[in-house]
Amino acid sequence: MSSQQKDTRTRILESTIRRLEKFGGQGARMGDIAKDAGISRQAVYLHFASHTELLVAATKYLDEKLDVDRRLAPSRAATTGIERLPLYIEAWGNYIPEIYSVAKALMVAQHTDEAAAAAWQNRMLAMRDGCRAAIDALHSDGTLAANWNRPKATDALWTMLLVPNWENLTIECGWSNKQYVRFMTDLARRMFVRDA
Amino acid sequence: MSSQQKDTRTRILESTIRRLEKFGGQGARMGDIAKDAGISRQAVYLHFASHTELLVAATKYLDEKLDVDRRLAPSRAATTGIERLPLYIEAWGNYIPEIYSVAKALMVAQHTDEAAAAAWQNRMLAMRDGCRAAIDALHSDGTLAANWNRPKATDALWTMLLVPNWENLTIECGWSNKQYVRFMTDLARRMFVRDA
DNA sequence: CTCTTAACTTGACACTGTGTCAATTGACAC
DNA sequence: GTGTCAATTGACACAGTGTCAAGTTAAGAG
Repeated sequence: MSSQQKDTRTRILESTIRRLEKFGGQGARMGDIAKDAGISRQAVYLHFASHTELLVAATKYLDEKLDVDRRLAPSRAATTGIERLPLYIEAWGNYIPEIYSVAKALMVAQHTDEAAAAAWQNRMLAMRDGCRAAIDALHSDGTLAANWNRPKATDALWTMLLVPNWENLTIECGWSNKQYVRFMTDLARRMFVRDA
Repeated sequence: MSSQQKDTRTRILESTIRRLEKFGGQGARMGDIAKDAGISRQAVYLHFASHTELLVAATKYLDEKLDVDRRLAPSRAATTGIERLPLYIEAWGNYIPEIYSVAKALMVAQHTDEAAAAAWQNRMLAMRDGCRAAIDALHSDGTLAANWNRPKATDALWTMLLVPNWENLTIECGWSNKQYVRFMTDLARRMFVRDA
């Protein structure tokens, strides 16, 4: 009932997320979403100009709802690189499963839609910034492993934290999220922290 | 001219690959491929029942043309795990760029087509076998790093060698393929080889 | 030289999903 | 009441896949 009170835009966003989580990309066509939100297909276009725009808005909505900033706070508050690195990996690693359905839809849309590609790219660059910050912290502490320079280490950390790796380890290989986080943390420490 | 002598099926396959390499997925619709091969769109359906079937056939065709088996021979011939691991990574790492365009099309098709998903999954499982063989070799030599068991190590090696990681490091970050291979080899050695 | 067959062409069409457009309804505000 | 805003209904254009039927062409067999 309370969801009936919410404004239509919000209801559309929540329907989008719900359907993506339940059925994946195939179950979240404009018509499906409209039906789920209890409005006509055209009404969706009154709020979002395109399917991609809706996906992008849904991602943003989720970010707010899940409070990314709060999740990132611990890693940002860390005083050393050695603290910061695992805290960042933990925050990101626990965030992925929460946004996965929507993120996946955006990732898939990338290949057919410029705007979706740009939006996803954007998110990934933001994630890269977090990686860079962690690597920079190690570097300025003098604890970055000797064989690395900052940009290459950032590239490497960024790459290993990409969604497809999470996808493969958890969904395909059946690892728990805890195992994933532990593995990535461990790997990063061994790779990037001087004599770890 | 000589390509005019080749049978139509082969010409279609080569057109498919050529267009995927030149324009990516967007430039390899059934009509595009037909035009490239100099035949009618319907003639393509005389040889391949669907776009996906064509992609799968193109992958197989490339595998033969590029002689996967020859490329894998050195790693298979290795007598120790410590030799085998880098040889496998090198073979795979140098293979990816050759098949990337076609592989990418198949990866993208995965999300809308069951058959494409199955075909890609199949390829990835074959790649996993290579990973397992390398890990098993280390294990039976007693040179697998202490913190791993075989299945987990296989999962981890498999995951790090997935195409999206290659994609990100080379295309996105601008690493050369040589750098990619060197990095992965190094990483694998440090992760999986006892006191490396 | 004709008959047959296979490969290919032409053109039409169904289907799915996106996005657009125009006319209409209902409610609420002033 | 009148205007306005949100939403509805129904029609439509468009792209791309895949299907179908009828017609063409060329080569080989008798």
